[in-house]
Amino acid sequence: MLNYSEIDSILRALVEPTRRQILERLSRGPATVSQLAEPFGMTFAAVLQHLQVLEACGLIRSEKIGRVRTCRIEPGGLAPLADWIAERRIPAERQLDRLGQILADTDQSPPKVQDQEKDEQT
Amino acid sequence: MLNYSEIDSILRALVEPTRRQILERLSRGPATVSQLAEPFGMTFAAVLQHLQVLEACGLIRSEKIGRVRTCRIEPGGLAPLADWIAERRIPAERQLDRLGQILADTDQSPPKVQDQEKDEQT
DNA sequence: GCAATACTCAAGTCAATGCTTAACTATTCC
DNA sequence: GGAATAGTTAAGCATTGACTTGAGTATTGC
Repeated sequence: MLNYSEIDSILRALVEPTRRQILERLSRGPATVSQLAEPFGMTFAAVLQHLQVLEACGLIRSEKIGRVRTCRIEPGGLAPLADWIAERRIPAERQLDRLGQILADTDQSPPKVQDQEKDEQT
Repeated sequence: MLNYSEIDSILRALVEPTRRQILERLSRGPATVSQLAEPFGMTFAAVLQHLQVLEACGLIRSEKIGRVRTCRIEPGGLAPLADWIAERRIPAERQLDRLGQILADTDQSPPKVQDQEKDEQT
């Protein structure tokens, strides 16, 4: 419940395709708000709202000089999500080995699963 | 643009806190639908819908034996998202090194240096 | 066979969120 | 100074998605 909020805000930011495209665009170099708004067929205000979401969760950073706001990727921004995934992949992988014994021990739990566990990895 | 849909479905699944909790629960061992529904203060049907979302994007797997459906983690399920993050972290980190020079070159104005990274394709 | 159990499906409700429009502020150029 | 530029904010609409209710199906136990 405590550190969920950081993961939560990052996931909420990334789940929107437009925001992922903005990230891709910024990965190739910093850009102003109007430069970002142009290729996406949407208004200034909409892009601005996306940028605010991205900045609020630490995925980008922006700086206003004069009347121009320049946005760029925040390098460590994806680290919390990467960590979260890493933490959950190890137990899940370990789970695979234990599965047979867990199911063999408890008899009131899922009844007798055939352990043909053909792991198809990606 | 094409393989976005897999990432998209995984992110949409993970963005819902309840579904992340279901994943946590399943990380500690397989469970039936009713076992999953009990701790969360919600109906059977709601949990079932979450499970369908999780299964549709490959994060869990389920199997029905008799009248009982048993769910478990799909070990490689988070791999596509982990790969997606890894692909985007490397360019972002490389960005960091250039940042200083970019800002040093341009005195105050928005940088216009997006043209030296044309060959970076992910 | 019949009742209880475990799950499934189909609407329907409600809140959250993306996007628009429109008015507004701050900065630059003439 | 005044117009054009670049961005900001607020309000409102429309879609999406989570959750509920209620009815329905298949399996198990007696």
